[in-house]
Amino acid sequence: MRNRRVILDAALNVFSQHGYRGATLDQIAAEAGLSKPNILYYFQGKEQIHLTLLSQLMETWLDPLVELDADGDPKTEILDYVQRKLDMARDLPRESRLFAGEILQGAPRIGPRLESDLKPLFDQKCAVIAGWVKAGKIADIDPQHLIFSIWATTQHYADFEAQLTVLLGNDTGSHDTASQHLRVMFGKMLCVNN
Amino acid sequence: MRNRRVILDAALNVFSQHGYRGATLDQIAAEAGLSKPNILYYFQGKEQIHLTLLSQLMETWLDPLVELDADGDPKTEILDYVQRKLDMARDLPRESRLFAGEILQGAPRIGPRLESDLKPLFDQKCAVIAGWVKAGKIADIDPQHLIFSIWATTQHYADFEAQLTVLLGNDTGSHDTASQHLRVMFGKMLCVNN
DNA sequence: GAAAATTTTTACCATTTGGTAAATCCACGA
DNA sequence: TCGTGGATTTACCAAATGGTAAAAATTTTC
Repeated sequence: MRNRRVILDAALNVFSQHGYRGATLDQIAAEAGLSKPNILYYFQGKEQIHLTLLSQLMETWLDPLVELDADGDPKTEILDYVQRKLDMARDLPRESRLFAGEILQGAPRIGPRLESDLKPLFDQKCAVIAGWVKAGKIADIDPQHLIFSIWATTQHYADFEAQLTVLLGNDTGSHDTASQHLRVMFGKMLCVNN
Repeated sequence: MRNRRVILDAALNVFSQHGYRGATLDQIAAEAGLSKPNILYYFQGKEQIHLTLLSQLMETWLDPLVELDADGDPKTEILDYVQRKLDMARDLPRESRLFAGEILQGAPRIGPRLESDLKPLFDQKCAVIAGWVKAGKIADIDPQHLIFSIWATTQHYADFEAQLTVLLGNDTGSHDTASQHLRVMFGKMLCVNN
């Protein structure tokens, strides 16, 4: 259904900007160009819209990590993962903020999905990285905290955009600078020498 | 006034957990053990409570960066700054989440303070770090993005705590592991060799 | 101990908000 | 042309929410 997509897109705008409780069905309706009851014709309620968004987001969100290949070159794999995450922060800032807001409030709605979808993948990839460390292919780094650092630094560019705008001005080349910075940072970090 | 402190503490709990619009005066009142009208006796309204919290937070928030000393040893200064920020994420997670939520929503209320308080300090400390780079005392790193990375990685431990809890379990030694990880990470990053 | 000032409570109010019922519109096949 | 099924709107509602007025309770002052 086309209207379902329109509603979800509008809801993504509103939820990501105001959070779950801050968003209203009237706002979503206005943004979607539909009436409020019409929205409730397509979705059971406010919570279902939010949950649908989070569910769809979950797949997209995990994708870059899924692609991290245990058989690839360790340093390349990790740096490419950083790049994919950074690109995602640039291309899907609304999704990033929706996710951040949900976690910030204690993951009241997406909590179960973290346990069932994110955790197994996280554990698996941590094991992959731990293997690389053990084989001496990258520096001796805690895999869990390495991944946290990657998430934190990349998502920061979407989630704290309001702050960056104040501090950098409307810098158009900011993404490339960030990309280079993270590349150097994680590159040095993984280097076995030194 | 003692009741003002009680109210602000209760409001910090509620605002940091539910965001500005998600928080209600009734919740704050219940948390503070006071009646709603009584709260409005001490504060002009919901927005003023929120603004008071953000204003007080601003000082605390900038403090660790203020302490970064241009005349100290560059690497020590930066690593100590990382440590202070990480300690703050551990000791003041509610404040961190309050701040994160405000920025996430586009800094609608704290925006002016970012411009007037944060930006000058940020620019000044970036210049300090740029000086260290130019003098060859630390590696050639973009000062702005270095600071962003420090903020992102340290605050992540407070702001994404719900996620960390799922992924790590209720790990008691997590803080020390994180501290060591960030020390290694930023230490390597600043190293002039390699 | 009475008066004055401060603090707290009771009883409201107007608006907002998530949601519903039912009427209406609209395409489309018989 | 009529009816039928999905889509949309109109008109609501009950609960929640930020906030107020004024009375009542409490503390302070003289």
